[in-house]
Amino acid sequence: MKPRDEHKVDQIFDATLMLVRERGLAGITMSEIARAAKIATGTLYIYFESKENLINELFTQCRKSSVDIYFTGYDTSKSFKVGLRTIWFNLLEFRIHYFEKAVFMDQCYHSPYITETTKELTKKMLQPLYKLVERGKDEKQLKNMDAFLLLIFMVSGINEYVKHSVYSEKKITKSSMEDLFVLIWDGIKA
Amino acid sequence: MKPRDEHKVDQIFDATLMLVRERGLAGITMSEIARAAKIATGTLYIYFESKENLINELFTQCRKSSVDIYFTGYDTSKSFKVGLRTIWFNLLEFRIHYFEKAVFMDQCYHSPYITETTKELTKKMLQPLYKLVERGKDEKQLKNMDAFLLLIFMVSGINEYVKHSVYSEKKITKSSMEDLFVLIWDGIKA
DNA sequence: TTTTTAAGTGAATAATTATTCATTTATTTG
DNA sequence: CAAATAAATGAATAATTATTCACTTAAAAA
Repeated sequence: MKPRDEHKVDQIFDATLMLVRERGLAGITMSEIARAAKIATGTLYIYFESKENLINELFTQCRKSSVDIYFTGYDTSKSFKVGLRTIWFNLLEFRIHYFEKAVFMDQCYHSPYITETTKELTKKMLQPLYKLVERGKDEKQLKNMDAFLLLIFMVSGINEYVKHSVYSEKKITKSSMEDLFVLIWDGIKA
Repeated sequence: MKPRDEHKVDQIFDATLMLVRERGLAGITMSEIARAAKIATGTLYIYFESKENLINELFTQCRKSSVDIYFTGYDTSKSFKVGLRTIWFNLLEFRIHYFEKAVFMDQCYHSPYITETTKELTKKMLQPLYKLVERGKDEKQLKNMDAFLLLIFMVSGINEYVKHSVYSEKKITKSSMEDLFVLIWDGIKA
């Protein structure tokens, strides 16, 4: 029996991410994915039962890898601001280093491929961040505003900053990352 | 000679926006657009030469209406902060009242439908905002940071705030809008 | 080494979807 | 009112794209 080449799933995922980044979710076909992954079209159907399934699996994989990164080095016993900094820079790292995944997830979110259940799961992912914001409010370090609003505010700049940097080929420097954190911190601090 | 019902273009645009909001750009077909617009499929081709053309025309229309709104009531002779407030709230208004257009434009941006030229044009649209930020820096009202970064920061919260509010069915109130402006202003002010 | 089994292939097929077109309908003009 | 003209229709066609399948290849087990 010939065993499955589990490396192929990665090839397929990588090819899909590359194509979606380039042409968007609306512009990809199964044969293009196969070509980019350097395999035959039929092989796609050994690993995935359908296009929809492929996209859902990839979405799930992206979500997992994003959560892994978000909470790396995060320690609730540390001070609020340290925790915030840690998670915030993790979010930024993810957007930078896994730009294609981030773009793919954004696109999927408004597509017929992703189910409501999957969306719910993705929302739950932000729960610890929500808790952190609540803590900041309790400790009077943050403005007394709706936690939801503070959270959105904290995170939103990251997405747009990275997107615009990539598309306009502006370099992302350590110092501009720090600047952005200053902007956000000055905004949210009590 | 039977004249064209110019109202139909609006019907078609409205139907398309509604469908794209619901299912995303990847999930719409010409016959669905026709059905939603209550016309025959063939009629679409009287008004637009192709699907691609339809989407490009709609994109252009969206861009125009957004620019109209962005600079409504904006007056360079007023103080910097007033100008900023005016434009900022206009941006927010657009995202709220023309939510579907905003979603559509976002989706198009990463699709095979929109050409590089069209993207360039859209970028140019933000030129006056860029100028405003430069003015704020000159007047020492804003932090001495990269204007590009300040601009992204100012605008990004709006998109995400409105998107999340709509999808999680959180009501957008006048007071939460003001709160968000406070967050941003405290962030960017010198 | 031979057999078995599942992966891998890519051309063929099925399904979907964009586009066309013969026909009908509505409006204008003479 | 009749003729002319273009809009409107939706079924038919063309084009595209997902999926299947008969066949080949490679690895594991016997």
